[in-house]
Amino acid sequence: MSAAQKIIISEVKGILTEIGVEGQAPAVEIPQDLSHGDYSTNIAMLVISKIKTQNSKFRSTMELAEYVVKILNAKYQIRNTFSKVEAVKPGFINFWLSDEYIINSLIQKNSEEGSLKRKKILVEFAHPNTHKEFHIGHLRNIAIGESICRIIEYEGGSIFRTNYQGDIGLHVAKAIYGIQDLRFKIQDLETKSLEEKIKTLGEAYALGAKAYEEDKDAKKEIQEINASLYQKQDKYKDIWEKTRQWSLDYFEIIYKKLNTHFDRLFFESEVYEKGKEIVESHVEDGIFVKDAGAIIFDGEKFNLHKRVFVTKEGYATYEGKEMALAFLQYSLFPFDLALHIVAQEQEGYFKVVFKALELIDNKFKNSEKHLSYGMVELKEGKMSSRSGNIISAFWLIDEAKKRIKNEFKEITDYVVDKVAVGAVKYSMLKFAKNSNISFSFDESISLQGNSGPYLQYTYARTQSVLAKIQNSKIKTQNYNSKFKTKGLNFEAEEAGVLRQLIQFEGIVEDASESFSPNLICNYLFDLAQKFNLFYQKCPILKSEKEEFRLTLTSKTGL
RNA sequence: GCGCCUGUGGCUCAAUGGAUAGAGCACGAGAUUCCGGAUCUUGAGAUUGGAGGUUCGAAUCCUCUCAGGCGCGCCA
Repeated sequence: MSAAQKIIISEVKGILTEIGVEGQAPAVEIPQDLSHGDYSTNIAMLVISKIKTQNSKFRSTMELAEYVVKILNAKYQIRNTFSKVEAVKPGFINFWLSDEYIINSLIQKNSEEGSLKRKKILVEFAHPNTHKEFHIGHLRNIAIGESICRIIEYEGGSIFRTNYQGDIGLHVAKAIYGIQDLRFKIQDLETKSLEEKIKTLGEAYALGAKAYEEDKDAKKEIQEINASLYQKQDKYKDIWEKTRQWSLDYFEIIYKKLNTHFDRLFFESEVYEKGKEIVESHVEDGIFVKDAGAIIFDGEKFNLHKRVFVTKEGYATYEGKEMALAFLQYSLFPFDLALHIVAQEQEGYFKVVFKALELIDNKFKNSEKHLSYGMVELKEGKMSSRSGNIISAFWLIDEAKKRIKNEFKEITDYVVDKVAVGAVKYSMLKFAKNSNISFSFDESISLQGNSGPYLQYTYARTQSVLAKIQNSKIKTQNYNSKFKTKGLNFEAEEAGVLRQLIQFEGIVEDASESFSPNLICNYLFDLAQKFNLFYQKCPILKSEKEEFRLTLTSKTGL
């Protein structure tokens, strides 16, 4: 919340108290329409009904609003901050910041503490499974995860980036079965490029998955492979370790490309034993119960559903493993909050898992949160690695690069890479978390309109202008103090950019509270539009500091 | 069957219960002696799936209904 908003709230609250309304904190919002001021409050409309019954002094909402405005205008704090305070039609009170205030708030460093200062937040994202395709759904996950990390960091929180990967289980067994069925010798494959290894692994998985469903003998064999791995027998150990490493090497390349990293990688293979232990140790106290040979959690007691935590074969399921994972994560990074960034199809699953965790150890109550987001859907239907109906992350980025190269011949590889990744990431980020993305190739690599490259282009413009100014030997740092703050009459376009700029802190705070990167995207796109309009209309002579600030802003986004 | 999510111009999406429902794409018409045309201006295009209700005020909240997606014991 901005300082100006705080002033409004405290002053208005004071006036309300004087006229006999206690405990009403006015909401101060930022109107969408500039003609409604920089800030606006609807407090008069909220309290009028209370007042009417006890005091006949105000007969209408407008009368109340006008009275509040009259008192406000007499306050020093208000006159110092706002150029105009006005009561409008239904009963809104609108506030216009004074030019001096706006300029000063741009120049001054934000001295406020981030809203998440001293909070320790563990963010778990990406989580691809080894032996399976890394697809555009993972891309969205990483875009959101990394963005949320940066937003939280901006608000002063300390972040622990983690990635929990499924490197053991049926899907692995299927892939290993498939490799043997393809009659590949692991030694032959080892001489191939990483790309070919990954491709083969994908095919092997598809094959194994198909066989598992259609062929009873294959199913049995896959289950044996699975058991062998869980029991740490030697038979498949070598091939498992090698293929697993291929996947991990490949993922690492993608993380670099997307400009993300992890403080710790977690694997299912390191928690399944402990997970089973934990679950079994809580059968006695009734948290888990045995049922048909398996150990389950009866979520129905909590309006959830039942889930198996340990199979009748004695292996911890995904939910069972999660029990150990939470403790392991906490021991390495004692978090205030653990965010699991996972698609919304897992919502029911996480509710059950968190409830079980909370019963085992109360410290996990309210400190585990599933941050869900909509799925990436293809026009033709859901992606499935079994049917091969899948878009890999790498493929998409490569296609984007091709298109960019095609359109702009004289462009360096470095720039192509940045633009392609920017386009793809932005296309994953700009939607509200909850909405399913209906994936469109053209749009995800769009270069104009509401797109990553549009922002990048705008940023490039600002840098270009700045570079020219520096050539003429004026130093960037000196913009701030080199102009008078009084008597600058802003052009409409300038005012638009200015007013957008001063909202930045608030937007980031909103984004951090609701974990919504798309708010930042919306903001930046607005800002870029306003800047480009300004750029078109006004030669930049006197207001250089606008880009100076824009520079900072653009940096923060992606 | 039960539960969660979604339904907004031709398409893809915005909009802490607020003021005239905003953008982008596509489509029509324009802008470059001047800082990057990956830009900008302008036009047309919407009973916010439907019906009730709450409220000074509803795309947003409640109820019903239609349509779609996802989830619901031995996968991850």
